[in-house]
Amino acid sequence: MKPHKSASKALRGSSKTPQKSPRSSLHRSVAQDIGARILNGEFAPGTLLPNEAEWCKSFGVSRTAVREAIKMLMGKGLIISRPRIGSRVQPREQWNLLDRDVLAWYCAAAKQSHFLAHMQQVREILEPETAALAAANHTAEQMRAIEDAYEEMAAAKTLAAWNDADVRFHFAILQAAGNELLVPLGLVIESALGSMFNYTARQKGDVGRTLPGHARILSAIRARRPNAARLAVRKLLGDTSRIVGQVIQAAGKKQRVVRA
Amino acid sequence: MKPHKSASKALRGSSKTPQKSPRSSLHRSVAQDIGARILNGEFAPGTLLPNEAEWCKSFGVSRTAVREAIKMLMGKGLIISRPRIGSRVQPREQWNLLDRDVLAWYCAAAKQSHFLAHMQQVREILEPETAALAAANHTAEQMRAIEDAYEEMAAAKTLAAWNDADVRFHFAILQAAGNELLVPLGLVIESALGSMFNYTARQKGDVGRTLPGHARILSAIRARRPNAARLAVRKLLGDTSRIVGQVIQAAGKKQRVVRA
DNA sequence: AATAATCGTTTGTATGATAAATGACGCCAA
DNA sequence: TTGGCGTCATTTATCATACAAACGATTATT
Repeated sequence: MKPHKSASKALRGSSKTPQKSPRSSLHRSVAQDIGARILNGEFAPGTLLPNEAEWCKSFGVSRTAVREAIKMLMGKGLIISRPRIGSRVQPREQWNLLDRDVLAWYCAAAKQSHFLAHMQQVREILEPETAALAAANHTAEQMRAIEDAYEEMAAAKTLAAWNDADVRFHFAILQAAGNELLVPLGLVIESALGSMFNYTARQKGDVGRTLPGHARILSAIRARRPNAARLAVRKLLGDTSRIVGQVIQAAGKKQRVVRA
Repeated sequence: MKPHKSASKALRGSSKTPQKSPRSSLHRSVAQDIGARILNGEFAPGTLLPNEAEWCKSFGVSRTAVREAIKMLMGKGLIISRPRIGSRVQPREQWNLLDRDVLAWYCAAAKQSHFLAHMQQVREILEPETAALAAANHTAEQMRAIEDAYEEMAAAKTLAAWNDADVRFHFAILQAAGNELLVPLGLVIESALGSMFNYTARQKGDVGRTLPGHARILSAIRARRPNAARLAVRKLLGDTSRIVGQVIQAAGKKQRVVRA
Protein backbone atom coordinates (compact mmCIF):
# COMPACT_ATOMS: atom_id res chain seq x y z
CA MET A 1 0.00 0.00 0.00
CA LYS A 2 1.39 3.35 -1.00
CA PRO A 3 -0.80 6.22 0.14
CA HIS A 4 2.13 8.50 -0.49
CA LYS A 5 0.58 10.75 -3.07
CA SER A 6 -3.06 10.63 -2.15
CA ALA A 7 -2.67 11.25 1.54
CA SER A 8 -0.31 14.08 0.86
CA LYS A 9 -2.66 15.79 -1.52
CA ALA A 10 -5.54 15.42 0.85
CA LEU A 11 -3.67 17.41 3.48
CA ARG A 12 -1.74 20.06 1.67
CA GLY A 13 -3.86 22.97 0.69
CA SER A 14 -3.43 23.80 -2.94
CA SER A 15 -0.93 21.48 -4.48
CA LYS A 16 -1.28 23.62 -7.55
CA THR A 17 1.18 26.20 -6.33
CA PRO A 18 4.77 24.93 -6.17
CA GLN A 19 5.90 27.77 -3.91
CA LYS A 20 9.51 28.73 -3.64
CA SER A 21 9.72 28.11 0.06
CA PRO A 22 8.68 24.59 0.95
CA ARG A 23 5.56 25.63 2.82
CA SER A 24 4.01 22.31 2.01
CA SER A 25 5.38 19.10 3.31
CA LEU A 26 3.61 16.42 5.20
CA HIS A 27 5.15 16.99 8.58
CA ARG A 28 4.57 20.71 8.21
CA SER A 29 0.92 20.21 7.34
CA VAL A 30 0.41 17.83 10.21
CA ALA A 31 2.10 20.20 12.63
CA GLN A 32 -0.04 23.00 11.28
CA ASP A 33 -3.21 21.06 11.84
CA ILE A 34 -2.40 19.83 15.33
CA GLY A 35 -0.98 23.17 16.39
CA ALA A 36 -4.02 25.06 15.22
CA ARG A 37 -6.28 22.64 17.04
CA ILE A 38 -4.34 23.09 20.26
CA LEU A 39 -4.47 26.87 20.05
CA ASN A 40 -8.08 26.50 19.10
CA GLY A 41 -8.81 24.94 22.45
CA GLU A 42 -9.76 21.57 21.04
CA PHE A 43 -6.95 20.11 23.11
CA ALA A 44 -6.71 21.99 26.37
CA PRO A 45 -3.47 22.27 28.35
CA GLY A 46 -2.88 19.12 30.33
CA THR A 47 -4.82 17.03 27.86
CA LEU A 48 -3.29 13.83 26.60
CA LEU A 49 -3.19 13.86 22.83
CA PRO A 50 -4.04 10.82 20.74
CA ASN A 51 -1.01 8.60 20.38
CA GLU A 52 1.12 8.52 17.29
CA ALA A 53 -0.62 5.52 15.78
CA GLU A 54 -3.96 7.27 15.92
CA TRP A 55 -2.57 10.40 14.31
CA CYS A 56 -1.17 8.19 11.55
CA LYS A 57 -4.58 6.73 10.93
CA SER A 58 -6.49 10.00 11.09
CA PHE A 59 -4.07 11.81 8.79
CA GLY A 60 -3.32 8.83 6.63
CA VAL A 61 0.42 9.41 6.90
CA SER A 62 3.35 7.46 8.25
CA ARG A 63 4.61 7.62 11.77
CA THR A 64 7.71 9.42 10.53
CA ALA A 65 5.72 12.41 9.39
CA VAL A 66 3.68 12.50 12.59
CA ARG A 67 6.76 12.32 14.76
CA GLU A 68 8.50 15.10 12.90
CA ALA A 69 5.42 17.24 13.26
CA ILE A 70 5.33 16.52 16.97
CA LYS A 71 8.97 17.49 17.24
CA MET A 72 8.20 20.86 15.71
CA LEU A 73 5.40 21.44 18.19
CA MET A 74 7.69 20.36 20.99
CA GLY A 75 10.18 22.95 19.81
CA LYS A 76 7.48 25.58 20.17
CA GLY A 77 6.70 24.49 23.71
CA LEU A 78 3.17 23.44 22.89
CA ILE A 79 3.48 19.81 23.88
CA ILE A 80 5.77 17.44 25.67
CA SER A 81 6.00 13.75 24.97
CA ARG A 82 7.36 10.95 27.05
CA PRO A 83 7.58 7.24 26.57
CA ARG A 84 4.69 5.24 27.85
CA ILE A 85 2.75 8.45 28.57
CA GLY A 86 2.23 9.98 25.20
CA SER A 87 2.11 13.61 24.19
CA ARG A 88 0.57 16.04 26.60
CA VAL A 89 -0.38 19.65 25.95
CA GLN A 90 1.86 21.91 28.01
CA PRO A 91 0.48 24.60 30.31
CA ARG A 92 0.05 27.90 28.54
CA GLU A 93 3.01 29.48 30.29
CA GLN A 94 5.24 27.11 28.37
CA TRP A 95 3.80 28.02 24.99
CA ASN A 96 6.08 30.01 22.81
CA LEU A 97 3.40 32.53 21.98
CA LEU A 98 5.97 34.80 20.36
CA ASP A 99 6.65 32.20 17.71
CA ARG A 100 5.34 33.25 14.31
CA ASP A 101 3.36 30.08 13.73
CA VAL A 102 1.95 29.90 17.22
CA LEU A 103 0.90 33.50 17.06
CA ALA A 104 -0.72 32.95 13.69
CA TRP A 105 -2.66 29.96 15.01
CA TYR A 106 -3.65 31.97 18.01
CA CYS A 107 -4.87 34.81 15.86
CA ALA A 108 -6.92 32.43 13.79
CA ALA A 109 -8.53 31.03 16.90
CA ALA A 110 -11.65 32.99 17.57
CA LYS A 111 -10.78 35.61 20.15
CA GLN A 112 -9.42 37.88 17.45
CA SER A 113 -10.85 41.18 18.54
CA HIS A 114 -9.78 40.76 22.12
CA PHE A 115 -6.33 39.69 21.03
CA LEU A 116 -6.02 42.49 18.53
CA ALA A 117 -6.45 44.95 21.37
CA HIS A 118 -3.66 43.28 23.35
CA MET A 119 -1.38 43.45 20.37
CA GLN A 120 -2.13 47.10 19.89
CA GLN A 121 -1.31 47.63 23.54
CA VAL A 122 2.11 46.08 23.10
CA ARG A 123 2.70 48.22 20.06
CA GLU A 124 1.89 51.30 22.05
CA ILE A 125 4.44 50.28 24.61
CA LEU A 126 7.22 49.27 22.26
CA GLU A 127 7.11 51.45 19.19
CA PRO A 128 7.51 54.88 20.77
CA GLU A 129 10.55 53.70 22.71
CA THR A 130 11.92 51.98 19.63
CA ALA A 131 11.72 55.20 17.69
CA ALA A 132 13.36 57.06 20.55
CA LEU A 133 16.21 54.59 20.58
CA ALA A 134 16.52 54.87 16.83
CA ALA A 135 16.78 58.62 17.13
CA ALA A 136 19.59 58.22 19.62
CA ASN A 137 21.50 55.36 18.06
CA HIS A 138 20.97 55.27 14.29
CA THR A 139 23.89 55.10 11.88
CA ALA A 140 24.00 56.90 8.57
CA GLU A 141 23.25 53.73 6.67
CA GLN A 142 20.27 52.90 8.84
CA MET A 143 18.97 56.43 8.42
CA ARG A 144 19.17 56.03 4.69
CA ALA A 145 17.12 52.84 4.87
CA ILE A 146 14.41 54.68 6.78
CA GLU A 147 14.42 57.52 4.27
CA ASP A 148 14.29 55.15 1.33
CA ALA A 149 11.28 53.40 2.77
CA TYR A 150 9.60 56.73 3.33
CA GLU A 151 10.24 57.82 -0.24
CA GLU A 152 8.70 54.63 -1.55
CA MET A 153 5.75 55.12 0.74
CA ALA A 154 5.22 58.60 -0.57
CA ALA A 155 5.54 57.46 -4.15
CA ALA A 156 3.32 54.40 -3.76
CA LYS A 157 0.38 54.24 -6.12
CA THR A 158 -1.31 51.05 -5.02
CA LEU A 159 -2.41 50.10 -1.55
CA ALA A 160 -0.22 47.01 -1.69
CA ALA A 161 2.87 49.00 -2.58
CA TRP A 162 2.14 51.42 0.23
CA ASN A 163 1.76 48.62 2.77
CA ASP A 164 4.97 47.06 1.58
CA ALA A 165 6.90 50.29 2.03
CA ASP A 166 5.21 50.92 5.35
CA VAL A 167 6.40 47.59 6.70
CA ARG A 168 9.92 48.37 5.51
CA PHE A 169 9.70 51.77 7.19
CA HIS A 170 8.91 50.25 10.54
CA PHE A 171 11.48 47.52 10.11
CA ALA A 172 14.17 50.07 9.30
CA ILE A 173 13.37 51.95 12.49
CA LEU A 174 13.51 48.71 14.44
CA GLN A 175 16.97 48.00 13.13
CA ALA A 176 18.14 51.53 13.72
CA ALA A 177 17.22 51.18 17.39
CA GLY A 178 20.29 48.99 17.68
CA ASN A 179 18.74 46.46 20.03
CA GLU A 180 18.84 42.90 18.80
CA LEU A 181 15.91 41.87 20.92
CA LEU A 182 13.59 44.53 19.63
CA VAL A 183 13.95 43.39 16.04
CA PRO A 184 12.37 39.93 16.38
CA LEU A 185 9.81 41.38 18.75
CA GLY A 186 8.73 43.97 16.28
CA LEU A 187 8.76 41.47 13.44
CA VAL A 188 6.45 39.16 15.31
CA ILE A 189 4.01 41.91 16.13
CA GLU A 190 4.00 43.27 12.61
CA SER A 191 3.59 39.91 10.98
CA ALA A 192 0.78 38.93 13.30
CA LEU A 193 -1.00 42.21 12.80
CA GLY A 194 -0.55 41.87 9.08
CA SER A 195 -1.87 38.34 8.97
CA MET A 196 -5.06 39.03 10.89
CA PHE A 197 -5.65 42.59 9.97
CA ASN A 198 -4.46 42.20 6.43
CA TYR A 199 -4.19 45.97 6.45
CA THR A 200 -7.58 46.10 4.81
CA ALA A 201 -8.81 48.50 7.43
CA ARG A 202 -6.61 51.08 5.82
CA GLN A 203 -8.70 52.63 3.18
CA LYS A 204 -7.04 54.50 0.36
CA GLY A 205 -7.89 57.75 2.05
CA ASP A 206 -5.85 56.80 5.09
CA VAL A 207 -2.68 56.60 3.08
CA GLY A 208 -2.45 60.28 2.43
CA ARG A 209 -3.64 61.09 5.90
CA THR A 210 -0.92 59.16 7.75
CA LEU A 211 1.94 60.25 5.50
CA PRO A 212 2.61 63.48 7.42
CA GLY A 213 2.73 61.46 10.62
CA HIS A 214 5.41 59.26 9.14
CA ALA A 215 7.28 62.33 7.98
CA ARG A 216 7.29 63.71 11.53
CA ILE A 217 8.78 60.48 12.82
CA LEU A 218 11.39 60.50 10.10
CA SER A 219 12.60 64.00 10.79
CA ALA A 220 12.60 63.53 14.54
CA ILE A 221 14.86 60.51 14.16
CA ARG A 222 17.08 62.27 11.67
CA ALA A 223 17.43 65.22 14.04
CA ARG A 224 18.36 62.78 16.79
CA ARG A 225 15.56 63.99 19.00
CA PRO A 226 14.38 60.92 20.94
CA ASN A 227 11.55 62.64 22.73
CA ALA A 228 10.14 64.13 19.56
CA ALA A 229 10.31 60.71 17.91
CA ARG A 230 8.50 59.16 20.83
CA LEU A 231 5.72 61.70 20.65
CA ALA A 232 5.40 61.45 16.88
CA VAL A 233 4.96 57.69 17.08
CA ARG A 234 2.42 58.03 19.85
CA LYS A 235 0.44 60.39 17.71
CA LEU A 236 0.51 58.10 14.69
CA LEU A 237 -0.44 55.13 16.83
CA GLY A 238 -3.35 57.09 18.18
CA ASP A 239 -4.91 57.08 14.74
CA THR A 240 -4.28 53.39 14.23
CA SER A 241 -5.71 52.76 17.64
CA ARG A 242 -8.92 54.43 16.63
CA ILE A 243 -9.15 52.24 13.57
CA VAL A 244 -8.48 49.13 15.61
CA GLY A 245 -11.13 50.22 18.03
CA GLN A 246 -13.61 50.51 15.22
CA VAL A 247 -12.69 47.07 13.96
CA ILE A 248 -13.22 45.67 17.41
CA GLN A 249 -16.53 47.36 17.74
CA ALA A 250 -17.52 46.18 14.30
CA ALA A 251 -16.71 42.67 15.42
CA GLY A 252 -19.61 43.08 17.80
CA LYS A 253 -17.56 42.45 20.90
CA LYS A 254 -17.94 44.64 23.92
CA GLN A 255 -14.58 43.51 25.26
CA ARG A 256 -12.85 46.58 26.54
CA VAL A 257 -9.19 46.99 27.15
CA VAL A 258 -8.42 49.42 29.90
CA ARG A 259 -5.64 51.79 28.99
CA ALA A 260 -3.37 52.75 31.81
CA MET B 1 26.01 -2.90 15.17
CA LYS B 2 24.11 -1.26 17.95
CA PRO B 3 25.63 2.06 18.90
CA HIS B 4 22.37 2.85 20.64
CA LYS B 5 23.65 3.18 24.15
CA SER B 6 27.18 4.32 23.58
CA ALA B 7 26.44 7.03 21.07
CA SER B 8 23.66 8.30 23.25
CA LYS B 9 25.84 8.50 26.30
CA ALA B 10 28.54 10.27 24.42
CA LEU B 11 26.17 13.08 23.60
CA ARG B 12 23.96 13.53 26.59
CA GLY B 13 25.61 15.43 29.32
CA SER B 14 25.35 13.59 32.55
CA SER B 15 23.40 10.44 32.01
CA LYS B 16 23.65 9.99 35.73
CA THR B 17 20.69 12.22 36.39
CA PRO B 18 17.39 10.74 35.18
CA GLN B 19 15.61 14.09 35.36
CA LYS B 20 11.87 14.37 35.62
CA SER B 21 11.51 16.33 32.44
CA PRO B 22 13.01 14.51 29.48
CA ARG B 23 15.80 17.02 28.98
CA SER B 24 17.89 14.29 27.51
CA SER B 25 16.98 12.54 24.34
CA LEU B 26 19.02 12.04 21.27
CA HIS B 27 17.19 14.41 18.98
CA ARG B 28 17.16 17.03 21.72
CA SER B 29 20.89 16.71 22.27
CA VAL B 30 21.60 16.87 18.58
CA ALA B 31 19.36 19.91 18.19
CA GLN B 32 21.07 21.49 21.17
CA ASP B 33 24.49 20.94 19.67
CA ILE B 34 23.66 22.17 16.18
CA GLY B 35 21.61 25.09 17.46
CA ALA B 36 24.35 26.26 19.77
CA ARG B 37 26.86 26.04 16.97
CA ILE B 38 24.68 28.13 14.69
CA LEU B 39 24.15 30.81 17.32
CA ASN B 40 27.83 30.56 18.04
CA GLY B 41 28.58 31.71 14.53
CA GLU B 42 30.21 28.47 13.48
CA PHE B 43 27.57 28.22 10.77
CA ALA B 44 26.77 31.69 9.52
CA PRO B 45 23.42 32.62 7.98
CA GLY B 46 23.28 31.48 4.39
CA THR B 47 25.70 28.66 5.04
CA LEU B 48 24.86 25.20 3.80
CA LEU B 49 24.99 22.76 6.68
CA PRO B 50 26.50 19.30 6.35
CA ASN B 51 23.92 16.92 4.97
CA GLU B 52 22.02 14.47 7.10
CA ALA B 53 24.33 11.58 6.39
CA GLU B 54 27.31 13.52 7.66
CA TRP B 55 25.52 14.54 10.84
CA CYS B 56 24.69 10.87 11.37
CA LYS B 57 28.33 9.96 11.14
CA SER B 58 29.63 12.80 13.27
CA PHE B 59 27.08 12.22 16.01
CA GLY B 60 26.98 8.46 15.63
CA VAL B 61 23.18 8.42 15.55
CA SER B 62 20.57 7.38 13.07
CA ARG B 63 19.09 9.59 10.43
CA THR B 64 15.79 9.63 12.31
CA ALA B 65 17.33 11.37 15.28
CA VAL B 66 19.12 13.89 13.09
CA ARG B 67 15.99 14.66 11.13
CA GLU B 68 13.92 15.19 14.24
CA ALA B 69 16.56 17.54 15.58
CA ILE B 70 16.53 19.43 12.30
CA LYS B 71 12.76 19.68 12.50
CA MET B 72 13.03 21.33 15.89
CA LEU B 73 15.53 23.85 14.55
CA MET B 74 13.28 24.47 11.58
CA GLY B 75 10.46 25.17 13.99
CA LYS B 76 12.62 27.82 15.60
CA GLY B 77 13.35 29.46 12.28
CA LEU B 78 17.06 28.77 12.44
CA ILE B 79 17.31 26.68 9.30
CA ILE B 80 15.37 25.68 6.25
CA SER B 81 15.87 22.49 4.30
CA ARG B 82 14.92 21.56 0.81
CA PRO B 83 15.34 18.41 -1.20
CA ARG B 84 18.47 18.19 -3.25
CA ILE B 85 19.79 21.40 -1.66
CA GLY B 86 20.25 20.51 1.95
CA SER B 87 19.74 22.54 5.10
CA ARG B 88 20.67 26.17 4.97
CA VAL B 89 21.00 28.58 7.89
CA GLN B 90 18.27 31.19 7.66
CA PRO B 91 19.00 34.91 7.75
CA ARG B 92 18.96 36.28 11.26
CA GLU B 93 15.65 38.05 10.79
CA GLN B 94 14.02 34.66 10.57
CA TRP B 95 15.49 33.39 13.80
CA ASN B 96 13.06 33.06 16.61
CA LEU B 97 15.29 34.86 19.06
CA LEU B 98 12.45 35.02 21.57
CA ASP B 99 12.44 31.25 21.84
CA ARG B 100 13.75 30.07 25.19
CA ASP B 101 16.30 27.70 23.69
CA VAL B 102 17.49 30.08 21.03
CA LEU B 103 17.87 32.83 23.57
CA ALA B 104 19.82 30.52 25.85
CA TRP B 105 22.14 29.54 23.03
CA TYR B 106 22.55 33.15 22.14
CA CYS B 107 23.37 34.08 25.70
CA ALA B 108 25.96 31.35 25.84
CA ALA B 109 27.58 32.67 22.69
CA ALA B 110 30.18 35.18 23.70
CA LYS B 111 28.63 38.61 23.39
CA GLN B 112 27.11 38.34 26.83
CA SER B 113 27.80 41.75 28.23
CA HIS B 114 26.59 43.52 25.15
CA PHE B 115 23.48 41.38 25.07
CA LEU B 116 22.82 41.85 28.75
CA ALA B 117 22.59 45.57 28.14
CA HIS B 118 20.04 45.07 25.38
CA MET B 119 17.98 42.88 27.62
CA GLN B 120 18.07 45.45 30.34
CA GLN B 121 16.92 48.02 27.82
CA VAL B 122 13.89 45.94 26.95
CA ARG B 123 13.10 45.50 30.62
CA GLU B 124 13.19 49.24 31.09
CA ILE B 125 10.70 49.62 28.29
CA LEU B 126 8.33 46.86 29.29
CA GLU B 127 8.23 46.59 33.04
CA PRO B 128 7.08 50.08 33.95
CA GLU B 129 4.20 49.85 31.51
CA THR B 130 3.39 46.35 32.68
CA ALA B 131 3.10 47.59 36.24
CA ALA B 132 0.95 50.48 35.10
CA LEU B 133 -1.38 48.09 33.31
CA ALA B 134 -1.47 45.88 36.36
CA ALA B 135 -2.45 48.85 38.48
CA ALA B 136 -5.30 49.59 36.13
CA ASN B 137 -6.54 46.09 35.41
CA HIS B 138 -5.75 43.73 38.27
CA THR B 139 -8.40 41.54 39.82
CA ALA B 140 -8.65 40.77 43.52
CA GLU B 141 -7.17 37.33 43.02
CA GLN B 142 -4.23 38.64 41.03
CA MET B 143 -3.61 41.28 43.67
CA ARG B 144 -3.48 38.57 46.28
CA ALA B 145 -0.87 36.68 44.26
CA ILE B 146 1.29 39.78 44.15
CA GLU B 147 0.92 40.33 47.87
CA ASP B 148 1.69 36.71 48.64
CA ALA B 149 4.88 36.88 46.64
CA TYR B 150 5.85 40.05 48.43
CA GLU B 151 5.25 38.50 51.83
CA GLU B 152 7.46 35.56 50.93
CA MET B 153 10.09 37.92 49.68
CA ALA B 154 10.03 39.83 52.94
CA ALA B 155 10.18 36.64 54.95
CA ALA B 156 12.91 35.01 52.87
CA LYS B 157 15.99 33.98 54.81
CA THR B 158 18.18 32.59 52.07
CA LEU B 159 19.20 34.28 48.86
CA ALA B 160 17.66 31.46 46.85
CA ALA B 161 14.31 31.80 48.58
CA TRP B 162 14.38 35.52 47.97
CA ASN B 163 15.12 35.10 44.29
CA ASP B 164 12.35 32.56 43.98
CA ALA B 165 9.82 34.91 45.56
CA ASP B 166 11.13 37.80 43.49
CA VAL B 167 10.52 35.93 40.27
CA ARG B 168 7.02 35.09 41.43
CA PHE B 169 6.45 38.74 42.29
CA HIS B 170 7.28 39.88 38.80
CA PHE B 171 5.33 37.07 37.24
CA ALA B 172 2.26 37.94 39.28
CA ILE B 173 2.46 41.54 38.06
CA LEU B 174 2.80 40.31 34.51
CA GLN B 175 -0.35 38.30 34.83
CA ALA B 176 -2.20 41.09 36.52
CA ALA B 177 -1.51 43.33 33.55
CA GLY B 178 -4.10 41.29 31.73
CA ASN B 179 -2.27 41.19 28.44
CA GLU B 180 -1.61 37.72 27.12
CA LEU B 181 1.32 38.84 25.01
CA LEU B 182 3.18 40.44 27.86
CA VAL B 183 3.27 37.23 29.87
CA PRO B 184 5.44 35.16 27.52
CA LEU B 185 7.53 38.21 26.77
CA GLY B 186 8.27 38.80 30.40
CA LEU B 187 8.91 35.12 30.98
CA VAL B 188 11.48 35.01 28.23
CA ILE B 189 13.29 38.05 29.52
CA GLU B 190 13.29 36.86 33.09
CA SER B 191 14.44 33.37 32.24
CA ALA B 192 17.21 34.63 30.03
CA LEU B 193 18.37 37.12 32.60
CA GLY B 194 18.23 34.45 35.25
CA SER B 195 20.20 31.96 33.21
CA MET B 196 23.06 34.28 32.38
CA PHE B 197 23.04 36.54 35.36
CA ASN B 198 22.19 33.81 37.80
CA TYR B 199 21.21 36.59 40.16
CA THR B 200 24.61 36.32 41.72
CA ALA B 201 25.17 40.02 41.34
CA ARG B 202 22.64 40.48 44.06
CA GLN B 203 24.58 40.34 47.25
CA LYS B 204 22.77 39.66 50.47
CA GLY B 205 22.87 43.32 51.30
CA ASP B 206 20.84 44.16 48.21
CA VAL B 207 17.90 42.14 49.43
CA GLY B 208 17.03 44.46 52.23
CA ARG B 209 17.79 47.48 50.13
CA THR B 210 15.38 46.66 47.31
CA LEU B 211 12.53 45.53 49.51
CA PRO B 212 11.13 49.04 50.03
CA GLY B 213 11.18 49.52 46.28
CA HIS B 214 9.07 46.43 45.85
CA ALA B 215 6.74 47.66 48.55
CA ARG B 216 6.21 50.92 46.68
CA ILE B 217 5.30 49.02 43.53
CA LEU B 218 2.94 46.84 45.46
CA SER B 219 1.02 49.67 47.06
CA ALA B 220 0.85 51.68 43.86
CA ILE B 221 -0.75 48.74 42.10
CA ARG B 222 -3.10 48.07 44.98
CA ALA B 223 -4.15 51.71 45.00
CA ARG B 224 -4.80 51.46 41.27
CA ARG B 225 -2.43 54.30 40.54
CA PRO B 226 -0.81 53.44 37.17
CA ASN B 227 1.51 56.38 37.07
CA ALA B 228 2.81 55.78 40.57
CA ALA B 229 3.42 52.15 39.67
CA ARG B 230 5.28 53.16 36.56
CA LEU B 231 7.54 55.47 38.49
CA ALA B 232 8.14 52.97 41.26
CA VAL B 233 9.28 50.35 38.77
CA ARG B 234 11.53 52.83 37.00
CA LYS B 235 13.16 53.62 40.31
CA LEU B 236 13.74 49.99 41.16
CA LEU B 237 15.08 49.29 37.70
CA GLY B 238 17.47 52.17 38.09
CA ASP B 239 19.22 50.27 40.86
CA THR B 240 19.34 47.06 38.87
CA SER B 241 20.62 49.01 35.93
CA ARG B 242 23.53 50.25 37.97
CA ILE B 243 24.38 46.70 38.97
CA VAL B 244 24.16 45.53 35.39
CA GLY B 245 26.36 48.40 34.38
CA GLN B 246 28.95 47.34 36.89
CA VAL B 247 28.78 43.77 35.63
CA ILE B 248 29.32 44.98 32.12
CA GLN B 249 32.22 47.13 33.15
CA ALA B 250 33.64 44.27 35.14
CA ALA B 251 33.46 42.19 31.98
CA GLY B 252 36.05 44.57 30.62
CA LYS B 253 34.00 45.67 27.67
CA LYS B 254 33.74 49.30 26.78
CA GLN B 255 30.57 48.66 24.82
CA ARG B 256 28.20 51.46 25.63
CA VAL B 257 24.47 51.43 25.20
CA VAL B 258 23.06 54.84 24.58
CA ARG B 259 19.97 55.51 26.58
CA ALA B 260 17.36 57.58 24.86
C1' DA C 1 23.73 27.93 -29.21
C1' DA C 2 19.48 27.06 -27.18
C1' DT C 3 16.62 23.66 -25.47
C1' DA C 4 15.30 19.22 -23.81
C1' DA C 5 16.25 14.88 -21.65
C1' DT C 6 18.89 12.47 -18.20
C1' DC C 7 21.33 11.74 -14.00
C1' DG C 8 22.82 11.97 -9.38
C1' DT C 9 22.46 13.98 -4.86
C1' DT C 10 19.73 15.27 -0.99
C1' DT C 11 15.73 15.61 1.58
C1' DG C 12 10.90 13.62 2.22
C1' DT C 13 8.11 9.66 3.44
C1' DA C 14 7.06 4.94 4.45
C1' DT C 15 7.70 0.60 6.94
C1' DG C 16 8.99 -2.54 10.34
C1' DA C 17 11.72 -3.80 14.14
C1' DT C 18 13.92 -3.18 18.65
C1' DA C 19 15.07 -0.41 22.95
C1' DA C 20 13.83 2.26 26.83
C1' DA C 21 10.71 4.36 29.97
C1' DT C 22 7.10 4.09 33.16
C1' DG C 23 2.20 3.72 34.85
C1' DA C 24 -0.73 -0.07 36.16
C1' DC C 25 -1.39 -4.26 38.14
C1' DG C 26 -0.82 -8.02 40.97
C1' DC C 27 1.97 -10.45 44.39
C1' DC C 28 4.00 -11.00 48.72
C1' DA C 29 5.12 -9.86 53.33
C1' DA C 30 4.57 -7.21 57.76
C1' DT D 1 -5.12 -3.99 55.50
C1' DT D 2 -1.21 -1.86 53.76
C1' DG D 3 3.10 -0.95 51.93
C1' DG D 4 6.83 -2.33 49.11
C1' DC D 5 8.46 -4.87 45.03
C1' DG D 6 8.63 -7.10 40.66
C1' DT D 7 6.27 -7.93 36.24
C1' DC D 8 3.74 -6.48 32.29
C1' DA D 9 1.89 -3.78 28.74
C1' DT D 10 1.75 0.48 26.32
C1' DT D 11 3.89 4.27 24.26
C1' DT D 12 7.51 6.89 22.71
C1' DA D 13 12.63 6.71 21.18
C1' DT D 14 15.78 5.03 18.08
C1' DC D 15 17.47 2.36 14.38
C1' DA D 16 17.77 0.47 9.67
C1' DT D 17 16.36 0.32 5.02
C1' DA D 18 13.94 1.40 0.95
C1' DC D 19 11.82 4.24 -2.28
C1' DA D 20 9.76 8.86 -3.91
C1' DA D 21 10.26 13.62 -5.11
C1' DA D 22 12.64 17.62 -6.03
C1' DC D 23 15.99 19.96 -8.54
C1' DG D 24 20.87 21.53 -9.95
C1' DA D 25 24.12 19.95 -13.10
C1' DT D 26 25.32 17.56 -17.00
C1' DT D 27 24.71 15.78 -21.33
C1' DA D 28 22.35 15.03 -25.51
C1' DT D 29 19.58 16.86 -29.19
C1' DT D 30 17.93 19.97 -32.52
